[in-house]
Amino acid sequence: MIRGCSQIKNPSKEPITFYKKLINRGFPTPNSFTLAFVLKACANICAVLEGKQIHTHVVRMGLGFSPFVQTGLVNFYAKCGEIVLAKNMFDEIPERNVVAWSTMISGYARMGLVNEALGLFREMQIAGVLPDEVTMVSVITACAASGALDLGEWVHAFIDKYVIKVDLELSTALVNMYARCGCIERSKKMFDEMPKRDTKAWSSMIVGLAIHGMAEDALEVYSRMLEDNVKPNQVTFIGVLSACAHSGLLNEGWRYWTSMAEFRIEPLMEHYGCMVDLLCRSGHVEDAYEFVQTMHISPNPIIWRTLLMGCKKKVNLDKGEIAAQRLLQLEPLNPENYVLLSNLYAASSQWEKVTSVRKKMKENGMKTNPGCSSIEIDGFVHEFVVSDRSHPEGILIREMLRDMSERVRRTGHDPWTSDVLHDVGDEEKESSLCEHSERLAIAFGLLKTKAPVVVRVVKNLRVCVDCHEVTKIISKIFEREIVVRDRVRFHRFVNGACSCKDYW
DNA sequence: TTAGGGTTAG
Repeated sequence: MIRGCSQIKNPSKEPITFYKKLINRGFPTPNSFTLAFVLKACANICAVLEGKQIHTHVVRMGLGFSPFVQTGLVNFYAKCGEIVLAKNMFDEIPERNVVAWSTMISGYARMGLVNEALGLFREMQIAGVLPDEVTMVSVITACAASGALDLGEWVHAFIDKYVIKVDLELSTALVNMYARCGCIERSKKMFDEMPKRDTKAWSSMIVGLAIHGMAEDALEVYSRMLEDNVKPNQVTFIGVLSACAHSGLLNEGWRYWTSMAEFRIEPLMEHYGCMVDLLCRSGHVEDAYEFVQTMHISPNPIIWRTLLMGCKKKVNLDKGEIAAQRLLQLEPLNPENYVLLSNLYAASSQWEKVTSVRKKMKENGMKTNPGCSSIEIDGFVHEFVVSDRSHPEGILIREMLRDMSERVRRTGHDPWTSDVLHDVGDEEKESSLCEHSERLAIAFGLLKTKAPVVVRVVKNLRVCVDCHEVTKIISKIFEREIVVRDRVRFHRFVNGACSCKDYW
């Protein structure tokens, strides 16, 4: 019964209730099967307190020797985000089989703890445990999160070398990984070669094309999906709508939004987010504001932030201040929100208000998340933060930066300084732009590799307008393809143009 | 009757 009611579509507390009844009854005594099932039920609904209680039962009943219960505990803690406790449990397992290793690696991968996941994968090999296709799904997922193509390629080669079965789940993970590592061609190739594709596989391809700004392709894949009689789900529509948003396809976006009802798909916060983004970026900030008013769920901070960003871009102080107010009510402690508001004021040349927002941040001891870009060279990931001077090859990088700036300047480029927050002189603004982390990473990439090697950079924030312009110019004068993955999408710079067609 | 896996807005 406990296992049976865990397997129905919508996970509930029911299996845990059954377990409680069993305990209260006092007979029969739970065994390793019972505990493994109920732990799984706790993991499914993130029932942290119940799961911890069951952990004490495990100890009391002396069932901690069962590999099924051990893995069940690791999985329970990992799924509930208690990753340290999960690792403690994992470390206590005397004989770890492939399932135990996979559970722990998957826990790390799901939380985006890339280095931990990959480190554990290496330890697993040292321990002499052979990974299977389930292990590799998590390892590939970690590669996707890292954005490091070389790493993903290495793991893919590993899969081939050890003849690990590439099933539906693993090929979907590979489609996703190649897209997220900036190689959309390989992603498409993996997808085309799949013998069978389900909703998740199609959605993965659609989302991949969307983050590359290839809206037409994404929508074409979507119609092929329908022709194939595969039902779209909520995630599919997140892909379709974000594809429209990333390419400014306003009418199409509305059409797909309306069509969701035909598939009986209720819009989630994410779908509203895509629509707000679509409206804002296509210049309809007022409509976006009205749209938010019609939402049948209460807007979350991301919705308000998207709107605020749109207001900053289109310089709509009115609606921007309202969005900021709502945002700060919900998230008064997130420094990013104050930066956005300050940016809105800067864009409207309201320098006094900029100062007052900055002052407030300082008073509350808020620190912003610095821009950070990484680039992989010969298997090492090099990280750069804004104005970074810590790299051992810093002097060479500085020289390269100067060379880049000089050559860019000679093309007549006029630095776009309004993205620089502070009310300082133009010269200072210009020099702080030149030290944005992506420029440091690109300079390093140009130094360390030769054409036709593609310079691939991953950034934690969005690219600023000036860096975007400059990277276009660099791709032309240095005759290099440069691929930048920013916080939400890819930019592929070739011969002076970007794949996003300057719409992002 | 046991355990681990793929797609998710800014």
